[in-house]
Amino acid sequence: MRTLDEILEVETPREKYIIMEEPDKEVAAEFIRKNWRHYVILIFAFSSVKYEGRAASELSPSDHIIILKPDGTLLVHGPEKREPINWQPPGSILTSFVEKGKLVIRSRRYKPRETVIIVCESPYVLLAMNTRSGEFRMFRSESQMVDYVMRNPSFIEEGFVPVIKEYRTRFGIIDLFGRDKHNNIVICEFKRRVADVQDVAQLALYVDAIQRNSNCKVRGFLIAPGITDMALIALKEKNLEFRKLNPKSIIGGENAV
Amino acid sequence: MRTLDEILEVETPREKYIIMEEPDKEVAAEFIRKNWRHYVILIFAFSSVKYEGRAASELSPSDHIIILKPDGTLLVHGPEKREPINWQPPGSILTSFVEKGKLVIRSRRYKPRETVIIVCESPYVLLAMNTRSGEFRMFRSESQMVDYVMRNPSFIEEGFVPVIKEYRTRFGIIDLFGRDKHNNIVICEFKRRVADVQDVAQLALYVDAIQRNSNCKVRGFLIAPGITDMALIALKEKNLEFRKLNPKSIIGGENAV
DNA sequence: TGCTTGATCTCGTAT
DNA sequence: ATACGAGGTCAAGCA
Repeated sequence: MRTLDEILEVETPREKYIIMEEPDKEVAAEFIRKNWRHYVILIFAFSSVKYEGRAASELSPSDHIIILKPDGTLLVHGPEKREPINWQPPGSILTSFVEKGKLVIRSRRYKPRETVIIVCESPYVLLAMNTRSGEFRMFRSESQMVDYVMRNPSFIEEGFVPVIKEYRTRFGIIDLFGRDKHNNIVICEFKRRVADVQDVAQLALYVDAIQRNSNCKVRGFLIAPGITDMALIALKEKNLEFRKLNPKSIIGGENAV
Repeated sequence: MRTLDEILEVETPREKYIIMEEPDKEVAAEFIRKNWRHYVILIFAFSSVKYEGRAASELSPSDHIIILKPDGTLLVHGPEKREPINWQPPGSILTSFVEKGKLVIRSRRYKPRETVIIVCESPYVLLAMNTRSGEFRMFRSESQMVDYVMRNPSFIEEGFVPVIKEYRTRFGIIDLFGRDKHNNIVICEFKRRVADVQDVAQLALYVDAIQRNSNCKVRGFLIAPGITDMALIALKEKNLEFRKLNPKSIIGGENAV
């Protein structure tokens, strides 16, 4: 059920952006409550943060950049690093109020139940931005590597025949499943980055599991732009094989989808 | 009111924040060049982004929130999601200039060589923030789970004796290495979240590797707050064992670092 | 909804 | 510098 206020907000023409310098806390709290679904809101404030959920954390009072998105995302950024210090993912529910003279921003989510509480002593700036999202395209994914090998099976070795992509087993999903020229089973695991020991472990698990249910010989290939030393040791101990493939080198002519 | 020259000549941050609405592009470019090492700078602009590096991407012109940090971090956020659409990690080098009447922000890094180029047609707002970072504390990590089992070895089973934490092997690091009451080797792998098939694969690799170099029986335990179905199947096939431990349930009395 | 896996993963730490 | 493993990983795709 929408209140009259909520209806009015939606109908009201929206500014491209709204700036409040040193905003009154009551005004800021009301603005956040009424508008967080419509604007991306940035708050630059001296603030402290407490988080309680899968883990728990405390951030002592300092200058932080707080971003609230219409989808429920909350970010608390400091002056360093790509990662936010604290955050809440999309779907979280926001509220804001004044308590003991301080501006409080609280975000809650369920499954898992998690709460972030931000207490602002002095909000320096509040900036609300009316944004629309653009179109985004990415290239050079792992699936493009699989497509390349599907079209160029001899990359694995002469006589290799791809059979099925993303073959689902009880143990997990095999990137590419096929046969070699002697009709042995071939399992291919692709990585777009340098392969590590974890990737070898994953391939070994698949090979062992398939081998247990089959009389054929089962061979495992790891296809990646490189492999770490430890991973190479583990690979050889497990009698698995490696093929070097750089996603950068297969961009020619790959633009489908 | 400070003059433009005064603003541009700032070497170290003096103002808590500086706001420019609809800034002139030449002024914005010069401000960014001169001040990105001193302020966290937010730019709200109609802009397009191209990225070229480990992968490649294109973001069509739209409204974006661009954040530049003194450590070289660059973030391009849209109105949704916790993750930036494009980014550059700390250590990247920034520059800015006007080209063909548009404000260009370019970030470069080496190892790997990666470039992000942002072209702003109309910068709505530029906000420079003078921030200092606070102290941050986190609780309930995986290592606290290991500590708990070290102090309560019977949690694994009667007669279990922990021997060494973070035992380094050629294949990787074993969280906890010990012996059972029959002097069999025991390998423990901890996860603070629900364990999946990858975690079983990792444990299986360690157990197989140690078994190959030993005459003792080698047992493997996975300790986590839960385990997925596929992981449980793989676990049983590999004759490994599971112990349920929730990091939340061991916080009582655990505050020593 | 839950599960599985990729990611320009990022980030800390130890060798 | 490299490598390994954790992460409140997040987010997409599919049963």
